Amino acid sequence: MKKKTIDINTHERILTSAKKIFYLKGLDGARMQEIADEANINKAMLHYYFRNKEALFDAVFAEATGNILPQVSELLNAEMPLLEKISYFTDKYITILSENPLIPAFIIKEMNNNPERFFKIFNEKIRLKPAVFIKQIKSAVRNGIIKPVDPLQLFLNMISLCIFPFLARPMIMNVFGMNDDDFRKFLNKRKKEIPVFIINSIKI
Amino acid sequence: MKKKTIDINTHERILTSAKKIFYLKGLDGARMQEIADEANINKAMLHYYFRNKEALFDAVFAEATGNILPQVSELLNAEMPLLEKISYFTDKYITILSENPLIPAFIIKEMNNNPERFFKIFNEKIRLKPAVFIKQIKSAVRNGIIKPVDPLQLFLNMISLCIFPFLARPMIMNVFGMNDDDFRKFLNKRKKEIPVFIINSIKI
DNA sequence: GTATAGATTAACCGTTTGGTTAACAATTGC
DNA sequence: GCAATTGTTAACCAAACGGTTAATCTATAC
Repeated sequence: MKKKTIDINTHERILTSAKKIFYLKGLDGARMQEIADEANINKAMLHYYFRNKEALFDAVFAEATGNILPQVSELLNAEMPLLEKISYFTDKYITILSENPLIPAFIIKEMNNNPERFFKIFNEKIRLKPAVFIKQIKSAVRNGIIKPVDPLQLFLNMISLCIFPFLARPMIMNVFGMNDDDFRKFLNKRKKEIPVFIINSIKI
Repeated sequence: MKKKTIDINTHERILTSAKKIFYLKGLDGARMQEIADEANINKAMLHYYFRNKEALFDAVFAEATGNILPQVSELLNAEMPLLEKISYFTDKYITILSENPLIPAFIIKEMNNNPERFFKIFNEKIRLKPAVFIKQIKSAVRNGIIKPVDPLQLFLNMISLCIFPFLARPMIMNVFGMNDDDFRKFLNKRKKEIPVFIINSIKI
């Protein structure tokens, strides 16, 4: 006799499973049955809690962006001298990404696969607004704190250096023969080296 | 000797169409019918020239990697002083990527989606061997040409700075309000700024 | 207790998808 | 010139897929 306790957390279980599958396989590669199996529920339950695959994906996407982007915005807008902020941002950003290592590839994939859908969802949520940070760079150049650099290029340098290892992780591990622990150590080292690399380049 | 003019044309048309669709939508998102339509042929023709979807994908993947990776290897192994090579590599690499702007996202997507299949194909082809370049960095450090840096980190910095704009292109254009021409100009500027950025950081 | 509303399941459905078949057209070898 | 090989097509097929239905179960309010 199976006594089924009503699980008020079914909604949560579905979202957790959906995140796992969507992050790994993308919208096109994910199967509703697979998500149901992962959550140990019937496939019909997915449609009971989420109208359809698209609605479930939107919920997952909202978590992926809604979780990370506000944190990044906060880091970028922190009140702090530029050089200090570069170290601060790099360290915190790589920490955030390490806790969500699959999200960068997920975002890049879905953004390039279907930009219209992506920005329809994305632009409704918190837009990434690097304007404050860009201005801060301009100001630092004007005040002779750093060499004259293009603020946009410097900003993208910083982002590139932080995100790329998470996108290319399998390749990096393959080419340089790393295991998971090696890669973790590599990231921790990188966390410290990126700000040195950047600041060495722009300081006067 | 058999004449196969029609054969070769159709074969080539299929590959061209398949590249277009697979690059944009990935293995999971691509439809055989869509590829057939793009090539203006019957769907059965795809299976006449390529056993199945996987075989067609493998052919596309082989072109994607087989075209770019050897060029990258050549750049990395060029006989040239380190600082000069950094400028040389950046310029040529971004030029190559500009001619194949969809390939980075395609590679990253498929690699993360299914690493086993990816490296099964990838490791059979030309493996990226940055060993020579890594040694050159070590040597430059030893000879006091550049500051003491972790060669692996420096190598990845260079790669990150070059590739990332192609992965994040829709986001960059969205956030900074660029059109295609703006982005092209941005890339040309970046081509010159990346080596300055790197060399400023490591030169003594 | 029982009515009720929400939660859950198995079975089912229409469509799409990758792939096949068998017949037909064109080219080639002799 | 004609058979054989190669190229091409429309029609078809089975499996997989997202989604639905109707019936059943569970907890709770009355």
